Amino acid sequence: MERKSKIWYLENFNFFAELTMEQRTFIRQNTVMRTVEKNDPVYFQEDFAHSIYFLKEGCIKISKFSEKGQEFLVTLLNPGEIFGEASVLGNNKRQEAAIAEESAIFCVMKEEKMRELLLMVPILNLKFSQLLEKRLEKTQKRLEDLSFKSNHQRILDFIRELVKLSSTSDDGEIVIPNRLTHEKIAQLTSTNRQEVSSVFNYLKRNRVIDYNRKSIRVLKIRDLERA
Amino acid sequence: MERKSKIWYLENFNFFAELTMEQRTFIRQNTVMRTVEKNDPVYFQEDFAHSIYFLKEGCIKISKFSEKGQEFLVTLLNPGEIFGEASVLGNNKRQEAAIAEESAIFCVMKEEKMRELLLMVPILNLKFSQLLEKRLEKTQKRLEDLSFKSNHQRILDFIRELVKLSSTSDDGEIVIPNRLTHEKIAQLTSTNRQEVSSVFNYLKRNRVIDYNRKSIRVLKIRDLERA
DNA sequence: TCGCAACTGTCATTTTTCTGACAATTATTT
DNA sequence: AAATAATTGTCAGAAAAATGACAGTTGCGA
Repeated sequence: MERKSKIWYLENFNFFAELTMEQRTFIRQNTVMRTVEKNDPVYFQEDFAHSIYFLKEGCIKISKFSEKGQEFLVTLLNPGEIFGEASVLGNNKRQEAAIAEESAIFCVMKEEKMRELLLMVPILNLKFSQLLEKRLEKTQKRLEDLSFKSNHQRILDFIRELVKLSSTSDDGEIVIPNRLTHEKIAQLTSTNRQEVSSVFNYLKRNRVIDYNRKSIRVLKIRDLERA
Repeated sequence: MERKSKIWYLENFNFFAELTMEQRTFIRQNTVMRTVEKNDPVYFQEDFAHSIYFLKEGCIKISKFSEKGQEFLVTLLNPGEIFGEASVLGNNKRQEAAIAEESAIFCVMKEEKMRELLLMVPILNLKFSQLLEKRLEKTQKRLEDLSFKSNHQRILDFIRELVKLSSTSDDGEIVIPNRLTHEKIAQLTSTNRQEVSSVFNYLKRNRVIDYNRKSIRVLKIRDLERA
């Protein structure tokens, strides 16, 4: 993983775009940078919630565990994303766990400092609300899909989404690197690994995609879109 | 339905508590009151989104419709609740429909006025974020439950929640009036009316509850809690 | 009060989803 | 390079959920 300074990361964090020098200084003075190795926890469920986090590099997994110990994978976060924001809004216990899916670099800010900043910069507060609204919509969509679509369909949708997010050109062959395991895809779609496997092979048989453990190659994007 | 003045409603709206006179005046000057009859729409999916709404009396249903016309019941809103807030955050098309489940009274504010207000009163903006966070948590919970719990269990949970929300005393007999139909409960728990019916009868057979079409009577609250 | 529409109870059937098993393949560690 | 661990492919059986049918009940408006 590339190593850069805290300043560099903060300057390039989209959430903090368009702030004054003074505001940037406030942020610099009130954040610390931290790194975690793969599988290290950032926080656990039920922990006291003191801080908000800005992910710079790597991948953080947000999960909730039921009483029976079953894991619900909420999301996998990528650089530029924010987590632990509930603390800023008066939630003093973590409702979920944050664990490094891959080794990661992030900045940490105390919740009261973040609140101070939001009250100081109203436009940032609005941006913060926007962020929450986006998450709400995404969660809402997932809930609807779970209600109305079959396992098979949700897995197909997931693959489509993967392709949409990682392809630049519109046609020709698209290769998606760094594939998630079937197990992870199953968790993200609320299905099971066997069915994920079966959908992948269904697409392979129909020559819509080809894949190995490292990547997915989309052969016929049109066919995938209406599969 | 009791009829009161716009001022009366606004003064008693929790979201607007603790504002200055000046701010209250701003709100008064930038809201209009509206009433709708049962089954009237406030807005439809895909409509342009101009306004935010503050529900005063009655009940508003928030639903999303799939391409196939299937309805997903997001929530039933009660007095004191806010809806259509996505418009304030730059969403210019409604992602969902708002329809009067019962005849209702609400106040309407233009989205740009609401944004103006939020920028003017930072503490209100924070409250707004809090509201979104609460909804996110609720939706998240529903998603988890759908992933991990059986239909039977979710229906039981729903009944428990009903009881919890409408009972003041902790023991003795509790009566819950204005029962939802089995169909509505099925929609809210992502199950089907037959199974709702079956759970109700299961509880009735075990003398945990008794019910008719108007109310539910909880006979053994303890048994319900660990049913 | 009658009749209709909405709601409820129940069952049988079909469809979907879950689960365990096990072999085969690939990646990682020693 | 061998051993070990993780991942994938496939299947069969079990469990859960969805659906359609239909009779019975209740509430409401004409």
